[in-house]
Amino acid sequence: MPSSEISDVLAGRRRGAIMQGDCLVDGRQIPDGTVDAVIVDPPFGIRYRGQNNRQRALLNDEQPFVWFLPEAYRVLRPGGSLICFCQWRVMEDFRRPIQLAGFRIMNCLIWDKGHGGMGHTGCQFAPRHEVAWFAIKGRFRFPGRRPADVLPHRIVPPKRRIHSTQKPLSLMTDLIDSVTKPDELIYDPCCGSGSTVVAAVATGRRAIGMDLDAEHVAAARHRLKHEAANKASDQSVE
Amino acid sequence: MPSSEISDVLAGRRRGAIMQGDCLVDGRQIPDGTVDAVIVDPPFGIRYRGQNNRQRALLNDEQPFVWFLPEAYRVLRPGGSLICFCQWRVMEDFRRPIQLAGFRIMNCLIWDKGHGGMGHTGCQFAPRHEVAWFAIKGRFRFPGRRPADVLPHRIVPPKRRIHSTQKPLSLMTDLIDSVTKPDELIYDPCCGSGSTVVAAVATGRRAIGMDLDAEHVAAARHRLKHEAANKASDQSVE
DNA sequence: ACTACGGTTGAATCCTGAA
DNA sequence: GTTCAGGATTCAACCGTAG
Repeated sequence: MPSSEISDVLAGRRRGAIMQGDCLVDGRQIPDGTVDAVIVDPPFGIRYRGQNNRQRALLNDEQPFVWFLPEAYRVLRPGGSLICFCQWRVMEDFRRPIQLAGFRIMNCLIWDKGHGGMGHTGCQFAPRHEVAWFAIKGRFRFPGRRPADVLPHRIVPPKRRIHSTQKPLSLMTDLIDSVTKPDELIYDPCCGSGSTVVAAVATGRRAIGMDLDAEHVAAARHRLKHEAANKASDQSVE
Repeated sequence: MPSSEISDVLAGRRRGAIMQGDCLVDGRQIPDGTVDAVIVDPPFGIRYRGQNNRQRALLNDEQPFVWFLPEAYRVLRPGGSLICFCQWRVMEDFRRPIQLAGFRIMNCLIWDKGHGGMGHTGCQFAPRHEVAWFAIKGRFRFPGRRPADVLPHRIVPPKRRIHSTQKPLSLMTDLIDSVTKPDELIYDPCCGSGSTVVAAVATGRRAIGMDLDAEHVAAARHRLKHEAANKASDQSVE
């Protein structure tokens, strides 16, 4: 049974939709070549349980979740692009699958969070960045100015966070502005807190988000409803 | 025939030495466990010939040059560390060899150059960073404060550059301050323009540099002679 | 408008004990 | 044996509040 919200976004009658579902199954509702950018923060396969293991583990986080990639390639139009967040320990687990799905990898993007985290405090540099693969299907062109591959953006303050790995809106709007034009369609098959969809709607794009976790979907839908009108309010580091 | 300059640095009679030679052969002059940090920017195997292919190719740059790693491990003391510059396209070619040589990889460091370079201007984010593996032998501890894994430092302006892949002194002094104490010994088996040795001497460490390329060695020795006394003069981005 | 101070936090990691 | 859940540890940078 196709979701009418997804049909509405595809037809342009609606800006954003977030649905609970399995992107490998329910994502088939999205026709071939209709999406302009896939922007996703998939489970890294590190069994992350939040700071001090306070939250339950993410779903699908037992192994690097790469299986959405062929579907991402299918729904993208030629000239479309993929941004796939990663972590330095597992980035290689994603590189080959991205290529095998048909993409051409163009960049390793760096999200600079501005200050460090935990880890082995005595013998490890404080982790202050995350990485994202930028890959393209066919002949891609930036719609505007050429962006740089380091993106400085502050993390979301914990109290305003509804998800343990939530990306800041300013980071997402920055990326969305760089790779898409207004009214274009963005798809996030593992949308978590919904930052991609919220940022896409806030910048005048259309977006579809999907996630296995019903709780996260509920929170993301609430967020979309209330933050969609507001512009991204996070501050860039620069 | 052992170099007397290297003996002098090992004995503490001299602060820095740069010699022309093959680190796989001439590096054997350095005894086991005498070095506190190996800091190196090896040939990446990308047949780099400078911007616009203006310079001749680097020596040993036909394949990622990983063969110095067992020697690096041998000369390091337990608790010593390795910083090996890399590039995102080939970083995986270095990760396994670093581990196979006996090191434990602790970080992927990001050098943020502050502004972008060239590349495919229409479909690739402007490259603004380089990466470096940080790895340790045995039980390493930072001698001072815990540093972060993103290092913002401006590139050397092309006109002040004597080598096509020259690293800024401020970046090198930052790294050297983070992982070594004054008077400790640093070894760079592919020293190129000699930034590592110059920065080490400028921060009160001792250093040995080696390089195959006689022209680069001559330039680096000149640089060591004239810049050694001066402190690092480059500006950090922050 | 500042500075000073104390509490909070981080896609972390190690360890223990239960299932 | 194995896997999973929870507690302890860590420290530089951030936040909020007080002065």
